[in-house]
Amino acid sequence: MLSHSVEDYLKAIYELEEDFGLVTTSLLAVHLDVRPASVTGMVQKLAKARPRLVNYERHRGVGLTPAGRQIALEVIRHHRLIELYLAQALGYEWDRVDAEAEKLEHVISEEFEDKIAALLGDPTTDPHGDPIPAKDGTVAEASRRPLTSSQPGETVRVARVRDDDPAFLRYLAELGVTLNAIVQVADRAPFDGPLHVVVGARTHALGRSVTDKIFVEPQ
Amino acid sequence: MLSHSVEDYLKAIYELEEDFGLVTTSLLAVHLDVRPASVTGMVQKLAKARPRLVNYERHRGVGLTPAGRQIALEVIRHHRLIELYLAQALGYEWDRVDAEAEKLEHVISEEFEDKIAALLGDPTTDPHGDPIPAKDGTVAEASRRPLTSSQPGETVRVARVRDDDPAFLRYLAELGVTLNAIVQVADRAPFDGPLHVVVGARTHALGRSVTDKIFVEPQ
DNA sequence: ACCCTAATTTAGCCTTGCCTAAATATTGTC
DNA sequence: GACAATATTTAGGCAAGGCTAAATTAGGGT
Repeated sequence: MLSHSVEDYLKAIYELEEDFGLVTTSLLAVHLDVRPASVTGMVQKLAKARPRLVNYERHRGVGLTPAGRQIALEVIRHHRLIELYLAQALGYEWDRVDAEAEKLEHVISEEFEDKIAALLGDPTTDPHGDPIPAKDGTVAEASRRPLTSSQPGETVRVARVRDDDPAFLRYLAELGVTLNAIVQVADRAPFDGPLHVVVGARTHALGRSVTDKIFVEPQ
Repeated sequence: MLSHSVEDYLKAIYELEEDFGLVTTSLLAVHLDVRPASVTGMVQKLAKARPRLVNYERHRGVGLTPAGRQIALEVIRHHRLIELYLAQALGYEWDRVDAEAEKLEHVISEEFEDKIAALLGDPTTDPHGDPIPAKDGTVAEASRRPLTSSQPGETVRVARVRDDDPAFLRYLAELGVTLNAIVQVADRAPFDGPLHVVVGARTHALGRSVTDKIFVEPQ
């Protein structure tokens, strides 16, 4: 049994690798809300573990080994299944599921995992559009096309929102920018100016930091 | 936020107080599967906490203060609600719910608690017949009449089974001795000999250590 | 009343995972 | 190519909550 802390590190390394490519000490520190010195300590421990869980090169960064990736995927499967279960079975709002799943993911048994997966019909996507890894470790490809890159005139479908901040998620929900919402790009101001999008009958101006976190599929 | 460990101690003290009256160091140690020396250390810490969580007298034992009792009841409410939820919503067998609830009880939010309580219709009894404390801290009286004390000829209803061991619970289930089962006491051998009980069409001989853990209501 | 046994407590140590402060490495700029 | 700014690592500590071994206390039996 691995500690919650180890599971959190492996999960974070997986997700940061996905989102940013290279995983540095400081990136992990920000993400896990600990000091960089603590990250160095833990990362060295993970690299010394048998089987080795991460590949670590001093002053450069860290990446998962196959063994580390497998554990990360199990934790992420737990997390995303739980998020979906909370939303579907218990009526949670999409901005509340992450915090609860964060705690539950480390303690549920395989039986619990299997039972909620079966009840949900072996789902492949969580309430934020992130893919749910299968038990065999396969993961569907997620959209990597930020709304930021959409051109005026395009119509797209919101496929994924890559942020856990409840305030941010509530803000989006209020605008009608929810999972699978259809959005029309009306206009883009130059120099990273706001993107104007039409959602239903309303038009909103979205800043760059917002559109960077919304991933879409062409419609 | 209290540590899982502190919550476990308070819960155990509450339950042992209920079941045995006086709570000694060694009783707690057995129950929590730690060494007596560790119990002494933690109990002293709980007694020094502000607000004080336990009353502790060296070499005599411990008991909960009102503040400690309140926390214990919250943890127990979590535990028993979760047990019932696992059984009713996820189809767990009654011998599997305890282990899972043991881990979940420490991490669920109040929102989770409220949502499953509402879904279950604000239940008052868990799958083993233990009362579920209400949010205001009130607890229904549980049966304190062990099957051991029933006389030949009596017909009783199984109201509560006070053991978490999965093997024991599966054994009882196999005999048909489940919650609310109707049982007839046929015969009692002298000198703590086995009690013969009729359940449905079958008769079983139950040893003292078994009948001590089954609590009944007159039928 | 005393002594022996069993229970309890104390003392001292270990591991985990975090922290701060100081040292060191890397990198971008001139 | 040197140096300043930034990132990372090392060193040393701390709190929690276990453990073992040794000391102490309580209580029952004679």
